[in-house]
Amino acid sequence: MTTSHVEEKKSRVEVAYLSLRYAIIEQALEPGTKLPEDAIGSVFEMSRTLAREVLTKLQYDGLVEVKRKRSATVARPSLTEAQEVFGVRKCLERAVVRQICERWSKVMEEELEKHIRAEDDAIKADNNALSIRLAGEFHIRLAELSGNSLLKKYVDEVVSRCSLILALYARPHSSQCAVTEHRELIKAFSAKDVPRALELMNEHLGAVEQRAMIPGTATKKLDLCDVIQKYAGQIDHA
Amino acid sequence: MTTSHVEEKKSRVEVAYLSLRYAIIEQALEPGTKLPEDAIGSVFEMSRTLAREVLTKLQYDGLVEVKRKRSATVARPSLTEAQEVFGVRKCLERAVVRQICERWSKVMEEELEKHIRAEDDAIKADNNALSIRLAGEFHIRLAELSGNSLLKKYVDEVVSRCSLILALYARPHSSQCAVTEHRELIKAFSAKDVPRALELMNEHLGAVEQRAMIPGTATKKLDLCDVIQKYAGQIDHA
DNA sequence: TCGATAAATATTGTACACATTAAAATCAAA
DNA sequence: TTTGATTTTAATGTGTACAATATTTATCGA
Repeated sequence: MTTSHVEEKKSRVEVAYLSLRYAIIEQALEPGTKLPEDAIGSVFEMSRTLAREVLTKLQYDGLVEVKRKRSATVARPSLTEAQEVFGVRKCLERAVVRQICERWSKVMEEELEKHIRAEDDAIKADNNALSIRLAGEFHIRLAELSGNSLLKKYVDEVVSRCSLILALYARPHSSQCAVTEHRELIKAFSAKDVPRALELMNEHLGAVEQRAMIPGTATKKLDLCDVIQKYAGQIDHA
Repeated sequence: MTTSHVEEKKSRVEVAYLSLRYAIIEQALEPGTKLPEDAIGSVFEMSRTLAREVLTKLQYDGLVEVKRKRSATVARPSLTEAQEVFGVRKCLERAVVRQICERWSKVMEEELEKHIRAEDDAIKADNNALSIRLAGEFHIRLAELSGNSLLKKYVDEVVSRCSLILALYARPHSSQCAVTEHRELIKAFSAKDVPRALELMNEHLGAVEQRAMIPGTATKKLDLCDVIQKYAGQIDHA
């Protein structure tokens, strides 16, 4: 979920929020990792007050879990929760598809094409983390183009959650198929073929969901501060 | 959005949150009303730290608007936003209907019947504020019974928003029709008639939406503290 | 009297302190 | 060595302080 739209300089909380978000989604931070307020605060040079704010935002995105009097932890969604997320996601994205078919325009097509090219590049550069993120962001773009800002907000949230779920449960996969499917979708939009677009989206999300249902491999253990700082660096330049 | 489920004594923030939520939804607090952290804090006897927390929660529900360096205010959703909310709501509730038809059981039927009786009672007692709230809560119950907790969370949010929208834009209406429609829905569930249930839900939400599109009447001006304290009293006993 | 400017006040942003509680470490006894 | 109790440490819950910024009020000139 984004904080505010027009803002010359990203606020510290936003930098921290995005850094952690990326770190979690790309699974640089293993689920279950503790995120003490002090630690967050010192990494991003802010007080606990602000660190809490960041953690709260991540909690709303379903990326961290907060229990009373315990450190926040990187969320570890259960398989049941995963299924729930996919259920909601399908229903939201169907609505997105319908909206987009109604308002489809050349400008939208160009924008999405551009995004897909970026996805392609990431794959060719063998940048797996990036290509996973871009695949998710394609759907967020779609939601944006639906013109319904609440819908966009919700899609944003479920996509975050899905990213984490995929990171957790997915078997290694080729992002290439996602790109192909994305292109097919655009074709259907161009043809204003709603049933076809809905069908494609269903299949596409189904494929994503299928990938998610096999336990993933073990994860590496890294130093919290190092990991976070790496991502903070990326945000600064953005 | 609820804070936590098992909790003997409601925390202060929860009391404050619910109080304000009700006060806003029942339009005891006019949209645009400023909600300074100090004021919230002194009414509920908490520090600004906690008052902020409460306001943040309300913000996520779309019930208050927060702008940097300005007091939070009771939200005043535009007509466009209202339409967006209804759009998302329809799509979410359709998903709820499908889920419920799949898992329908006698227990669920009884629970919903009980709720509808409460709606009826409120209408007969001419308690308009209560009957409006219960009409909304019927949908939250449905979402709960869908068994998908994320879906429930989102329905919860859109119903809050809708309540505020109705309070803002709705012409006076008979809640009775809502009750009738609710009963019809239950019949369709019992028959496991998905298309019929979907149709009913569509019509029902369409009716609600229609009611919303006419500017409401002027609202009274009351003292912030008095209003809030009245609602705080209600929560305490709950 | 009206409008503009300046002083005063109200309110938020953020850090920090202190009490409380959970987690970890230490130690004692079986 | 293992287990359970106890101390120590780490982390959160919440109030408060002080600076920065809006908003309101007061003041002054035309």
